[in-house]
Formats: sequence, structure tokens, C-alpha cells
Amino acid sequence: MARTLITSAIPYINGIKHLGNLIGSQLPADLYARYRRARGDEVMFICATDEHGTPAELAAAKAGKPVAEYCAEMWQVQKDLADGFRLSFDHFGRSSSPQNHRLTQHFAGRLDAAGLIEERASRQVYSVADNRFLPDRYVEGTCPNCGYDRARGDQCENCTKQLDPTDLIDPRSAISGSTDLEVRETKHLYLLQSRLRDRLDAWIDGQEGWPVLTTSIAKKWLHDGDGLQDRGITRDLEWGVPVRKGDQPWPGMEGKVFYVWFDAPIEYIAATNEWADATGGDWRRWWRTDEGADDVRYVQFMGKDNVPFHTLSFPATLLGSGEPWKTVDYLKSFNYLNYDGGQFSTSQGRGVFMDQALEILPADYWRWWLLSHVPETSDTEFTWTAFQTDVNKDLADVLGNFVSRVTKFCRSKFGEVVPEGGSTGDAGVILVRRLSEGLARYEAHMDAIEIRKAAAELRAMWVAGNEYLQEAGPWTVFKTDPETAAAQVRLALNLIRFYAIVSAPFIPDASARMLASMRAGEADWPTDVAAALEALPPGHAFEVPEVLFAKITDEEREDWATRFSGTRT
RNA sequence: GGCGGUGUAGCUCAGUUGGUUAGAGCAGCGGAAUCAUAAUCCGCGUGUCCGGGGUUCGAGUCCCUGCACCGCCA
Repeated sequence: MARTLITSAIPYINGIKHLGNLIGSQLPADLYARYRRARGDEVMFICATDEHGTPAELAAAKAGKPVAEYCAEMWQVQKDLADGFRLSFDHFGRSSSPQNHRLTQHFAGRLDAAGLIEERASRQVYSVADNRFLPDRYVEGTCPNCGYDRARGDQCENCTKQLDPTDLIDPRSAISGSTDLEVRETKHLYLLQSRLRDRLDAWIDGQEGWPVLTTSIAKKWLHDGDGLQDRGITRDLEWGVPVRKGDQPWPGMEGKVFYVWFDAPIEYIAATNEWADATGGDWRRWWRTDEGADDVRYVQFMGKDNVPFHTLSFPATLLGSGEPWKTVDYLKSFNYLNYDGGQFSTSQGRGVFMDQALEILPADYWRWWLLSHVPETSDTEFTWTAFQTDVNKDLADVLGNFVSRVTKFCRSKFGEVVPEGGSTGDAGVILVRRLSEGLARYEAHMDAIEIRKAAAELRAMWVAGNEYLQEAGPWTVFKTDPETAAAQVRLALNLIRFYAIVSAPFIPDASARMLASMRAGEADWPTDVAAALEALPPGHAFEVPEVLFAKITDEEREDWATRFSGTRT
């Protein structure tokens, strides 16, 4: 049995994600996971929350809660939303888990033993009032270049000049506003990525068929300027994985934690470890090529902003450890989804967020639109009018109405049972051939993770059913030749079951309802379309389902467009 | 400023290593049908493929340049 390991970029714990985040990794990853399972693979689909770092600490402080408590609550919120969107993770972990602490410290120890970690001293801004070092962007002040009084320590948003915190005039803490700042010396660990450049370069070159977006970003970072830079992997924070060398203390690093950048991707492995601890499964056979993972195909999903970490940083950790860890086989990256002429923005609350989306419509509506418009080759635009017309047309009119017209016609002429007798003749044969070809193309696109093309092919199969019905015209044929009409309706009823199965990765809820109404027991992926379209035999009882997809009205669309136009309240 | 991306029908987007009359869905127009969620099906596109040069027998597809928009700069 083929084995597929799938990971989605892990969302940051700080707040609810918007639809742009969802379509940028979790949703396409889920589509692929569901598809691979349907095709019979053994699948391990992993995601988690990324919990460490300053933003989490600040969000917790703002909420008036201990950071651990805040993260636990937000994890549950994100978990519930993931469930709401039917994201079929085998495990949704937490980067703050004990498993990740242990693994992160393990990797640091191995990298140090390999001579790939170096201690370096640096000078950073320390806020006495806040009792902590301040990351560059948490130091605010007046820009020495343009005089903007809210410039950040890393860059002035007004004139875009790159800054160093010490450049700022009248610097203050962005956290407390305190001006009681001083520059202190601190030591940090650096991962010597530069020494791994050639290995990483060769590793990238060894990958075949990766998207250009993926390799071009990796190559740029490898060769741009002075090449791949060494990277600090520790911070002076409380919330995080304590710096240790494996299970041993790390002298001089007391009170420091690993930077999120370092521990977040390791959580992919740790989350699988969490899964194993919870279920009694074996996580190492997914991650250690010396313990069974050599026949695993590992596919990652992420937005383009995450590509450098997954093509360089994380592989540097894995390769540098000198241990036989599984590295990614195929990396699928995405562009951005824009919102009505601008960007989705978490900080500005612009766009539709996951909780709001589920409040107004079932998950399948969002899944279908987002996946069929996923920004694979370029940024894509979300507009309410497009969303309304596309969803109404594809789901309500083409698929949903097909189910309605077939089941209701059958009920009125033959009752709620698959009618017997007759033959569909050449038209039936032609339909089977068309669907066989369509299914083959659909599978090819899904195998290649060409999601938009797959969606278009799936839709074409739905259309083919309507075309068949229109041409066969059982409502007319019935008047003179009820036997033939019976065969036509029998074929159409079986089509509903067929659609339910092949559509399930995109719209799992509607798929389940279709199967339930047809009382279809088995729902194995069709290998022979002709046979699949005879699965429901004459005499098989079914039920006319409720409307599968209610249409989005103009009033609703206008209401939502207004409601989500501004800042989230 | 540096780097990168994008600019194709009213809208959202496809267009493989350059090769016959540049495509899809939606919207729009016309028709058929009436089983169905006023749902379906058929037919209809002369688009300066952002502008300007160039390479080539041949460029949306490669090179240079200009413009516009966007992103990134650890």
C-alpha cells in the first residue's frame, strides 16, 4: 500500500485565520489527503499550531491571560474551526508540546555535535520597564530619515527606510511605551546554514518536477548576494522551548528559548509523535528512513512566504543532524488570495475570517469556491459577486439541481426506488466513455496536485450528467417508452452516487448527504465507470434529499459585502 | 534602493520545451426543452495577448527597454 505523508504549514496561534490563510495551505492539503485516502493510500496528514514567540506573548498579555492558557484556548478555537471546515488532520498538534520540546532540543544537540552551531554575542535593545529584550519591530520612535514618529526598529513604514533600532530618535517600547531603554549585550546560538549551502543546493537540484515558484525562491536565497546566511535560532524570551543540548543543559544559554523559526517545522515530526502517543501508533516509520519511511512520499503545502523555511531552513536542520530523517519529496506552494481589490489582512481585520465564513455558509461552499480558484499560478481575487455566481452556478444549478431533477422525476414516475428494465442504448455507452475519460483526466490532475484543473474536470463531469439527461429526455420518453425511461433514470440515479464519491475531496458534506440519500453502502473509488454506474441495482430504495445547496441571494451577498468591507469588530 | 512577480475577452483565470484560425468558466445575446433549486441543454467571442524595439521562417511564449500594479528585503 502506498504511503503518503502530508503536512500543511502550521498557522500561528495568534488569532483566527482568514480565508487567504486557509486556501494557502490547509485546504489544499486536506483535498489531497482526502484524495489519497480515497485512492487507497495509507495517509498521515499533519498540522498544528505554531505557538511560540513574541506575538503570542503580547496577545496573551492583551487578553490578560498567562501565555500557556491563552495558547491552549486558541488551539481549541483553531481546532474547532478546522473541524468546521472538515479538515481531516490525522493529528492537529501544538508546537508547545513536550514532544516538540524534546525533538527541538535533540536537533539542536545533534547540530551542535556536527559543528553547525556557533555562539555569537550581539547588542540588543532591552526595556527595563518591560523586563525584557525587545525584538527590532517592537521598538518604536521617530525616523531619522523622514521624521515619521511611529517608525519601527526594523523599518520606517512611512519612508520604507531600513532601520536599526539604535537609529531611532526618542525610542520607546512598543509594548509598554516606556522610554527606559538600554542596549545590552546578549549571546545567541546561530545555525551555520552557510556551511550547508552546497548540500542544500545539491538537494534542491535533485528534486524533479517542483513548481517554479518553489525552486526559484530557494535558489534566490541560496545564491543571492553573499549566499545563504547563518541564522540566529535563539531568543531572550520566556515562552518557547528552553535551550538545551539534547537532554543536557547548555551552559551560557540559561533563560533563553529557541526561536519559533527553528522549532516550528520540527513540530511536523513532533505532531506525529503526539499522534503516536495518543493512539499507540508508530511515528518513526513516517519520519525515519531507517525505520520504514524510505517508501513514504512526503508532500508539503504552504503559502509562498513559507517556502524559504521549508526549502532551506528545515532541510538544514534535518540534513545537518546527520541522522536519516525523511525530507520533503514534493513541495506545493501557493500565491496569495486577495480580497475585493486589496489584501486580506489579519492586522487590519480585512476580509473574511474562518469563524465568520462558517457563520454565514456551510463549509462546502467555501471549500468549492476556494479550491476551484486556488492561487496556483498567480495571485487570485475574491469578490462577493464572483463567489455568489460561481457557487450558485456550480453547486446549486449544475450539481445540486441535477440531484433534485433526477430523484424527483424518479419519485413521480417510478417511486423512490431504482427502476428496472430497459436499456440506455448508445447514449448510455457514450456517457460512460465520456466519464471514463473525464475521470482519468481528473485523477491525473489530482495526482499532479493541479487543483484548479482538477476542479474544472470534476465540474465537467457534473455537466456531462446534465447533458445526458437533456439529450435522453426521460420525461418525454416516458410517455411512449417507459422501459427506456426507466433505464435512463436508473443510470442518472447511479450518477448521483458516482458524483458523490469523486466529489468528496472537494465537498465532503454534500457528498455524504448524496450517499446517504441514495442509501449507498459502499463508496469505493470507481475503477470501472461502467460497473460503478450499475452499483445501485434495480429495486434499490433511495430517498429524495433536501436541497443540497441553497442559492446565495442578492440580499445576502450585499449584506455580506457590506459587513466584511471594513475592519473586523 | 535591491530582488522577484504580475499585466491575455466585460469579470476570474488557462495557455506545455516559441509553430496551424489565442482558450475555459462566469456575465451578455439568440434558440430548444419543461423532469428540476425560474434550475438544464444548444449556438454566438475581429481580444493592439500593457506599450516600443529585437532574435527567428515563425513569439502571448525568448532578449532589451518603457509603463502600471503588487510582493519580499530574513
